[in-house]
Amino acid sequence: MTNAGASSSDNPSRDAILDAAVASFGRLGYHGTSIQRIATDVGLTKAGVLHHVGSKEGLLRLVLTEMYDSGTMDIMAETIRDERPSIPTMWRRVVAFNNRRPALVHMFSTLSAEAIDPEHPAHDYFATREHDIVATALNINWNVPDGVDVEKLLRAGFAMMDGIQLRWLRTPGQDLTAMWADCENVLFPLPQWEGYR
Amino acid sequence: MTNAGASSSDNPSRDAILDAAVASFGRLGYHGTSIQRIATDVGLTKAGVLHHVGSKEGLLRLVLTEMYDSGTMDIMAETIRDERPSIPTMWRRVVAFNNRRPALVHMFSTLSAEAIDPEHPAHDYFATREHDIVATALNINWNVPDGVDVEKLLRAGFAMMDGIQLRWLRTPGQDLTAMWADCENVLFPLPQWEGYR
DNA sequence: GTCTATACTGAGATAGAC
DNA sequence: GTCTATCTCAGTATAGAC
Repeated sequence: MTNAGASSSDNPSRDAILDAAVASFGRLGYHGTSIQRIATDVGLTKAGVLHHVGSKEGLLRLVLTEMYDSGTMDIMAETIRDERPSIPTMWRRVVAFNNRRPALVHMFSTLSAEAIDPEHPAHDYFATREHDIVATALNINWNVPDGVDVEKLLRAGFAMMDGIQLRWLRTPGQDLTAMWADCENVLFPLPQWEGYR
Repeated sequence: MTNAGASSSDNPSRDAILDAAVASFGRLGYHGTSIQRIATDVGLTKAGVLHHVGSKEGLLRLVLTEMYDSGTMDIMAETIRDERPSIPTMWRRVVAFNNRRPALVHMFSTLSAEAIDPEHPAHDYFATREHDIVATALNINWNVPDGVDVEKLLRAGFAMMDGIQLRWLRTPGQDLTAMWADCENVLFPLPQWEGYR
């Protein structure tokens, strides 16, 4: 992958619309985004954009399922296939992946806060996603030190990652993987995790 | 305080406007909030609302400084006065406080994601706040076990709290203090933190 | 596949009456 | 302190020509 997180199909206008939508949903949220803005960004009129995506909600759905979802679940699947599945390794993979697609992480962060509102068109998407990720992870036979509560660790760690990504995006020029490395010392303290990282 | 986080002065209309603004900024973000919406909520016209707050940006400033800031800094000040300042205790206080003002936490979560955008009217507020909180906390002589990196722990813990609050708000009926208690087992693992919690 | 034109609704802000 | 009225601009969406 050369253009981290960017869309690519045989429809250039559609691809440009989705990329512009990721940027606008991230900066301005769903409510702050207008079809006119997307249209101007890609050099079309409003009607031209709506021909491709149907409606503003249709655009949101497209962007979440076609852009953000691709990749994340692959990491979980890859981890399941490991001989000794490691939580630190899984999160390192997620962080390395997200480090290369800041625009999509930005969109995810903005929308996931906006979608706390039960009326938000992406509310169900985020509620379901959160549940599914933890449920999937809990079915893995993790290689962890004795006495570790896997469910609590998973919930705490995913929460921490959300907060770290927010801080990463707020201050430009930082490296997400370096910030996460500092978190690892808190989440997986030595000597308890010696040999498990 | 009986009405957790609600405003109170000698100006009922102004108070109602600020309370309605907290709710709307939380649900819809700054961009999604309209003066008309606030006006309808409090039984005024747009012109009536603007008489009190000047402009939409003025309303945002008022709500951040008069509503959200009050209280949070008091907890830090209280902690400084403790004989043996404890990070777990400070965070327990913050969580107990926030547990009683969900509307303000909702506003904070939504705006802090929206304000990643450098052009957002609250961008500087959040960037400065984040820096100041860590800087203030680093000046406290914390009572922690040997070998703990205080700065990394503070950054990691505040990030985790943001993520936990997001999850708390997303699924109604949960208790924030209980969710945080689970996090404590991850942030302050026993036996290392025995006697330091 | 993209356009123009149009319908309808709502935004933020100001002036000035009461 | 609150109103009505008005200005200017932008929003989503549809119909229909090309």
